[in-house]
Amino acid sequence: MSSYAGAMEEADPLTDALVQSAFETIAVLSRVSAEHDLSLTLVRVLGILRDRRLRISALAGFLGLERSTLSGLVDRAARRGLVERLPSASDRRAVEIALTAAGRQLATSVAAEVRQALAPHTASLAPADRRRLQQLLERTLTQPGTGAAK
Amino acid sequence: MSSYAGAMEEADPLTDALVQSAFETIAVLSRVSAEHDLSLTLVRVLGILRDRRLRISALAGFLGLERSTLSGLVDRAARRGLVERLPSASDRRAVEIALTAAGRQLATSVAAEVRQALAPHTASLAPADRRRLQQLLERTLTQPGTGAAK
DNA sequence: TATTGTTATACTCTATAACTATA
DNA sequence: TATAGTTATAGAGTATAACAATA
Repeated sequence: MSSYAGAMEEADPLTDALVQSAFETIAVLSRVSAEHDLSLTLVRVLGILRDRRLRISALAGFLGLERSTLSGLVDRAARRGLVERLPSASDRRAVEIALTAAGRQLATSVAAEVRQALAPHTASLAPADRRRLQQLLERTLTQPGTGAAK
Repeated sequence: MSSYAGAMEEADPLTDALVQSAFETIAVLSRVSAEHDLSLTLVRVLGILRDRRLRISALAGFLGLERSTLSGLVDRAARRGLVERLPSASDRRAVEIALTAAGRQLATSVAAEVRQALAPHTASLAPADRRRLQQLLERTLTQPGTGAAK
């Protein structure tokens, strides 16, 4: 190994912290989801649909998955009465996926539980630190419309 | 909905930022992993084994998965020459899983790629902000030994 | 021709349960 | 009896490819 290679292998503590935090956060989300017999992906779908209706292809784009995958996912969610397929007014090939009342209620309570489950992780932070962390995190997120996200 | 329920449903911007950041980070990790034909879980295993040997059951504990799941995962990784099963000196039922030279090399280059792939997300932060974000994230992580993590 | 969604198929990850070897 | 690991089996999530309907 050259010293160059050594330099490239140096751990970056910020990267490590982001990755660690991500795994812990996803673990919490997965646990809460599982308690409602929901997959992490389906929870994301319910969350996305809380404030809009989307086509299968748009949903797939949001999640970075194939349309066929969403087709099956929506099938199972519809069979459970969480979402419904509505014909598109403008394109007879398309369907719009919308939450049912039950789906909306479930999405709401899952979101509340996630907040509660994550609270112990941030409870030790003073209000000013909470704001700072939030702002710093937001600055590391891909900006919508910059093209950095597909 | 009562006003109490309304209060409970209020979104917490810090929670939202943590969750958003987690999904973006995991997406980056998944992409890098996939480029090496590795699952996210296997990348985690390689990372965990970089500085220690662990039994199947300890590995399962670390990842929150069942022993049978790890058994299969280790099988496939061993067939690819990334890890090896070593008999435990103290317990003839147990095996210790260790990285091979090839596994170590792969773990190192994946870690480097993850750092590079994550760099654009944190590039806009000044050095002082990077340190602050790192410290704040570390304070939100589960402390080892507090019992909060199984 | 191109696009929207669905279906058929196959593979990976995961868990549960039953098993063996050892403790 | 209890524990470490494996195996058999099954279910969910995912992708690829082929398809029908519509644009």
